[in-house]
Amino acid sequence: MENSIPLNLIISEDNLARPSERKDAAANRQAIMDAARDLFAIHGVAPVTMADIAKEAGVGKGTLYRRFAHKGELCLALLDKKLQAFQDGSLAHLRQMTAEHQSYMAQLDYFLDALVHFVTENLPLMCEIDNAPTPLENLVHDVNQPHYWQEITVRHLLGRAAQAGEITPLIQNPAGLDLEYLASLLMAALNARTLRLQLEAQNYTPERISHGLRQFVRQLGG
Amino acid sequence: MENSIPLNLIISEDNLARPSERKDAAANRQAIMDAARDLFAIHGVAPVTMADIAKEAGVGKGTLYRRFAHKGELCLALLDKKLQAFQDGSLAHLRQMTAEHQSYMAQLDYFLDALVHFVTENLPLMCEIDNAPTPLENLVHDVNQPHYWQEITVRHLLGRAAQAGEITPLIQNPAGLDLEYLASLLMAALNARTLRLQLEAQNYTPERISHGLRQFVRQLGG
DNA sequence: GATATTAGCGGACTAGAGTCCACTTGTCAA
DNA sequence: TTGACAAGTGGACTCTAGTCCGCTAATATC
Repeated sequence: MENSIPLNLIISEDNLARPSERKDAAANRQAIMDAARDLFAIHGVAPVTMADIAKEAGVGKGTLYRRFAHKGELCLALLDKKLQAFQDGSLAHLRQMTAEHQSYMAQLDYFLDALVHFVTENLPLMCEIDNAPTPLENLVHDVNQPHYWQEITVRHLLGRAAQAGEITPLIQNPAGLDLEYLASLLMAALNARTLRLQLEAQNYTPERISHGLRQFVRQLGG
Repeated sequence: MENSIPLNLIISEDNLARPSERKDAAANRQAIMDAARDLFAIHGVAPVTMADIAKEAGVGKGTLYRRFAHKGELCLALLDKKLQAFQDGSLAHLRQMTAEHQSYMAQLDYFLDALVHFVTENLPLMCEIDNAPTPLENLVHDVNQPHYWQEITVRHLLGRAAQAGEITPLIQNPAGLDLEYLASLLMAALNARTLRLQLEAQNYTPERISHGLRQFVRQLGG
């Protein structure tokens, strides 16, 4: 059976049909993103206010908020290319592993490691995306949210692993694993806030986190 | 070997030496907490502002903030008695289980279940405590934070389980478990925000969460 | 009871998020 | 080209969190 993860789950800001954005609007969008990137580079993400960004970009607050509903959305846009590249890269790698007949649990192992490092490397932006006043359901159901395809991918891999007999799901055995919940649990472990706590307050290294998490997942295979 | 969790890890607001609080100050503290409880009961936690609470309590904002640095602290105070009771109850239960020679993993199983239900039952307040602009290290190191004793307890149980040979720690075996990290992971799974997402956006029941998490932990003994 | 000390008080104030709306300007069809 | 009209703009405005500080009054001492 073939791995059926579609190639482009993300409908990125760039790919997304933005049917009619006027030239001036597009220019402002770019100016805003440039300004934000600059200010973030100088001062870090958290202390920069939306007003700062508007001022630096030379636009009014109204314009800023017309483009980006809040700081989280702006951060998501800034991360869009990287996120897209990460998704393409990791999905390609997973397909490659499937082609080489590597186990789905091995694929999960790879994906979790990649995810730990990606989130770690983009912690401040990812935290901001996380803190955004997103209506909650969006986080889980909005295709633009990184959370979305990541959880789907984890779910998918767990499902395949179960089909392949690498793990025992609940459906087959009352003592088996609840794969949906398991995916949700892994996403909680990879959440930017969680990772920030572990990295900054508990002084774990990304390697330790990745290793600990995967060690843990490895127990599931028995 | 005896279970050595101290009886009173929490230094609760009530127990905490508040050496010199004037009569009027104490009365105001009570008035504020009563007002908050009332308003939360009517409108829910999130939509009530600090100004609302001050007004309802008949005090100025300065007074409110003198007592409670932010909404999270106020919510923590409101939950203090329940939290204390929960802690006392669950630690007593764990001691009882130890006395009956039940395994430490069974104790962990019990504790996780109790925690899922406690957090679920107090979700709005717990979320508010969570969202508070706590300087991050505090969350992990401040004895007043629920997080603190909960993680310590989980850590303790895992440590005992390892000593008792119920699980294999990293120290004994390079393929073993990183118990510190594991405790941190379980806390992430029991985090109010995580639980809210699962309960409200993904429509899991508390029972499913508890079952899924414990099933998962059970694999570790495997 | 008078006085000194100092915790406590409350509301004006600052700062950031996000909204609104009167005005401007690109775009497109004629 | 031109005119109509939707899209876009900017900054004043509102709302909330949280701070500050001059005034008030409880308590401790004599």
